[in-house]
Amino acid sequence: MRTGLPAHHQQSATRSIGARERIDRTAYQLFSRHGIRAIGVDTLAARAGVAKMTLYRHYPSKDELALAFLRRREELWTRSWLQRDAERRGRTPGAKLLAIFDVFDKWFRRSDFEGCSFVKTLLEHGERGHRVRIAAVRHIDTIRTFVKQLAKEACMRDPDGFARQWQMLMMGCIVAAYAGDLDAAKRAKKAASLLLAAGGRTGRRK
Amino acid sequence: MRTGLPAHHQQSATRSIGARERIDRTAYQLFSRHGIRAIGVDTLAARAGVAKMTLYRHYPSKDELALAFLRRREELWTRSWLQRDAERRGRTPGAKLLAIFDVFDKWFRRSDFEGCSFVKTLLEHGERGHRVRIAAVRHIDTIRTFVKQLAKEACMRDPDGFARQWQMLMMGCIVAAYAGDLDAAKRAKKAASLLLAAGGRTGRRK
DNA sequence: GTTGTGGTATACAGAGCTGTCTCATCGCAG
DNA sequence: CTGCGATGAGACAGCTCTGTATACCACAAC
Repeated sequence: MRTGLPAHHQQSATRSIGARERIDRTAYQLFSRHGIRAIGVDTLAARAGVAKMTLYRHYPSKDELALAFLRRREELWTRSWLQRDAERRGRTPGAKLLAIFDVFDKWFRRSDFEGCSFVKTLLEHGERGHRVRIAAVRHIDTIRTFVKQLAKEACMRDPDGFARQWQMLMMGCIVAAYAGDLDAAKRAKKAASLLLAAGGRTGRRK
Repeated sequence: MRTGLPAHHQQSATRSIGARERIDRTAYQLFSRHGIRAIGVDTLAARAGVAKMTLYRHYPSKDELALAFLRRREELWTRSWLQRDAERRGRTPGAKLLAIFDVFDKWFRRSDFEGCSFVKTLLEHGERGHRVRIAAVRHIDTIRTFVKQLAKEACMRDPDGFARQWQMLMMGCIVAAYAGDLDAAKRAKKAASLLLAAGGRTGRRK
């Protein structure tokens, strides 16, 4: 009933990198684009060119796969992309902070703009104590830690409070872009520059 | 096999208000709390004390029910709660705008805080042309229209741009609260007051 | 009484979901 | 070559989902 290979096997290239990596890459593509809930394991295995059993041998459950996806998202999106690019674009800590929104601006204009996987996952998993939800919150915290570090370097008072405000703008503008506002990053940057100029000294503001 | 009423029929009170209203109220409760995707029609019909067929006689599909839910959410949440309370709390347009975050603050502290249904629905329905997604975006626009109106009354330049920035803070702080920051509204209010003080005159800001 | 109408109860179709099981097959090290 | 570990293919269990079909019931209008 079978002698050759399944139609969608991209033989050498994919075969050489191993099943595990193929699963991880496909999970990253599909989960980040469509969300975790929306993609079934059958779909995922098929798109990875992998048997379902192979998938379940590497990950004991879909939740475990989801957690691995979130870790990879932090690796590729948070660290290697957002953090890296922002720090490269800006010279001072303040400039690096503002550069986040320049990076976002390019992101929002990509045709495959997919929104923030951490927020998406957080809203998707409403159940309070769910491991995947908790992980999503932790990854959101990681991003804020990065912002907080820059805030410290910029000598802000109350770096934590500043970072939380900054992150609200970040998340808010991602959602706005997702809702169709292509200029969300530019607008957010203007608002953010006010925040930066105020030096986090917004305490006595009524 | 049956002579009385099903166990969970709260007889007089619910029977008198009719099946339609019972469906709508239950849909509001369950969809706003758990999201649309997470609640099946069987669950919903059972919780409403209604036969599934009755549900499908009033709404031809679950999508249609979802659209009705979003309309009700705008009625109850946007208009009768957020808009109403904010306008009551503030005397000047600027104060009304800031009061939004006071209203949020109380909301975030409720034990049944459920997040923004429009954003949740937007992220839940990734498919571009989906009617439910489009409706969610429209309801988000409605909120911004309200903000824009206050911005006009406060004589902001570029009320639209201002309203978009303001809404980013609103959505961002709701997500932050959802991720566990109970003081998100207070922080957002401080950031917002900067925006307000700048008078929307953030155009020439580098 | 007869006939609407709207609701109830229940079974069902057809699909998708997660997760398991079996067995054939392939690549490769010994 | 042989044996073994990893993988592939596919069936399957058991559940949930949306949506439909059928038959019964209560009650009101006429």
